[in-house]
Amino acid sequence: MDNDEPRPVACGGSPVPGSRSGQPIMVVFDLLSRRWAMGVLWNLAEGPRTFRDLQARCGSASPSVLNTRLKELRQVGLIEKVEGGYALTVTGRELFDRLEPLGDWAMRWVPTL
Amino acid sequence: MDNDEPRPVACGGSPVPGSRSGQPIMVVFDLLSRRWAMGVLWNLAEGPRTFRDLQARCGSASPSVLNTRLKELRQVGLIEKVEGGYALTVTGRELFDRLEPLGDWAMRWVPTL
DNA sequence: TCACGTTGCTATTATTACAGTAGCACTAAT
DNA sequence: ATTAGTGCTACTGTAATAATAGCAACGTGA
Repeated sequence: MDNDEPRPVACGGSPVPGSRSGQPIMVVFDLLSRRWAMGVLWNLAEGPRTFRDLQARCGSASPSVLNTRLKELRQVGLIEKVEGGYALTVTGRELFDRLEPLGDWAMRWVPTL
Repeated sequence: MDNDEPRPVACGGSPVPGSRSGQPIMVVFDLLSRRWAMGVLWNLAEGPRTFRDLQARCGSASPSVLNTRLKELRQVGLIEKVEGGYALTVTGRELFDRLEPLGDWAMRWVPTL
């Protein structure tokens, strides 16, 4: 089986000593570091997309993983189902806005690798 | 064994149809979505840190994973070894600067979960 | 000089996430 | 009635990570 129950986002626990106030950013990092999480947000930025469309854009991510990710992202309210597939919520777009600057930077940096 | 040879960052291949010019951001997402990659960058932002210090700040990440991540991040020139541990490179700081806005957003969003 | 702590790791096993592939139930059009 | 598209689920194998133990090198102080 392909455990597609979305596991909870890390929360609670003791504050990371030192780093700012510590916690919240780590919760976000935990969520975003799951495979294709950021890719999904990125690809939804231009508008709603169907499951299979997303799949194609995400390097042919396997449907089980993609589905798990979609469930997780819906559960935390970053994306939602709409007619015609999936779309960013208002909150999701807020997050995307903070992800977007990475795009320009990536275009300058990646070629130097 | 704990395969600690850093695997290559996804590169080359055909452009993702549609999404911007497609590729580079996905390479960055691939790199950043490895466990603790963003956490390491975040924790190095305030200055150099030792291996064990990083380990403690990254939720007690296992040394094998942390070491793998450090190798990978060094290989792509985002961090470097300095006296007293590891530190961001100039490029690494550029990336961090684009990650930082997530911190403020996280502090507002995470409590709503 | 010899314990003693600290640092940067390596090694090992067990668990979990993910990739890859096949295929099913549903809808709508032909 | 067949066909094509969609949103998935199921299954198997592989790769990544967690968890833990421990070692070699260095510095400090007694």
